[in-house]
Amino acid sequence: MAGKVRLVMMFSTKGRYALRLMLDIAMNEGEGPVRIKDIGSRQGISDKYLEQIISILNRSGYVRSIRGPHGGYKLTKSPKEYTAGMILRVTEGSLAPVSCLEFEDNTCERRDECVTLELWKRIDDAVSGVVDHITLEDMLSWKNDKQ
Amino acid sequence: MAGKVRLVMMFSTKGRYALRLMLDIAMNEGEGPVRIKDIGSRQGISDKYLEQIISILNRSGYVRSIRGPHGGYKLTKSPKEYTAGMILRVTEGSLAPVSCLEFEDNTCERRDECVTLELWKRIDDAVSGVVDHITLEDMLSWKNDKQ
DNA sequence: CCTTTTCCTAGTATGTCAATATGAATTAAG
DNA sequence: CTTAATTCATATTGACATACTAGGAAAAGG
Repeated sequence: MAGKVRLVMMFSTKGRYALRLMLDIAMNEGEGPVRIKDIGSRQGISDKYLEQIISILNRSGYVRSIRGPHGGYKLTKSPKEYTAGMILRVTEGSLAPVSCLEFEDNTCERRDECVTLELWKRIDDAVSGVVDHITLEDMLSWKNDKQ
Repeated sequence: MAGKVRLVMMFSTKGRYALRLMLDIAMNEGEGPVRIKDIGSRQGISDKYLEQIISILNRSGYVRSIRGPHGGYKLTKSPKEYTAGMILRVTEGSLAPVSCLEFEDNTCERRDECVTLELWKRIDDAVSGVVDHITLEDMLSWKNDKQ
């Protein structure tokens, strides 16, 4: 599965699949909820794995589930109300480039003298600046531009 | 070793230690080469692990080694000639947030229809914009600002 | 030589990732 | 009320990477 030259990847499949999954629902809902099975086959991702990922989105209130036959998932908001950052953060856990930027992590005793911390902060800000200003709607429009 | 809440960390110890190591040499050379042993004790990092990391920097020509007694390492350039990106890239391998942005990776058959690719590109550009414009000298000046 | 350093390679414990597997709970349709 | 289709929950697994540790070889100064 892993590519030949596996390097540092900032985002795991969880976050990447979560984005594709949300975009897939956005594009395919309308007549009713979207089934995991259909998302999986359209996106070429294992259904069972998608189930685990969408359960995170479900618990976070980003999608609403309907069980039973003709069930599936619907977005709870319109695509322009989701940023990429929201989706990535809830699935990946955090986007911080190093752990000392995590929520109140003051465990590092070198924190005060740490020169590199400023660098990590700037990287973190740069990434946040991108993902927090791009919505699912934006991404859908990129799709349309291609066609 | 791993913190209690281990989350997605963009940078591994290799890249982070490499930066601290380069900064340490920059601050302590002058009278002569800087020994791994001293860097390790100042930075609180295993000497043996540092050896492996500095060998990457050595092979890349970023430091020059002097063997034998009174040996150690010296920078080959002045601190302002190294960007954080140079150090991180050579040790981490790549800073791309997803593998499809790697050097000529066209293996993904969904590349053309991939909506999320544009997002990864923008993140990549944002990160590069930071790390490629911050030099070791900049980081040293942050250090001085603190004191 | 002897000591101090870098250099090289191999091994290892741990954890994470990316699934797979199994089945329970819920609900619509007949 | 049964059946089928869906989501929901949890456990397990193989592969791989990370972050070291270990042992010694090579070079060089005194």
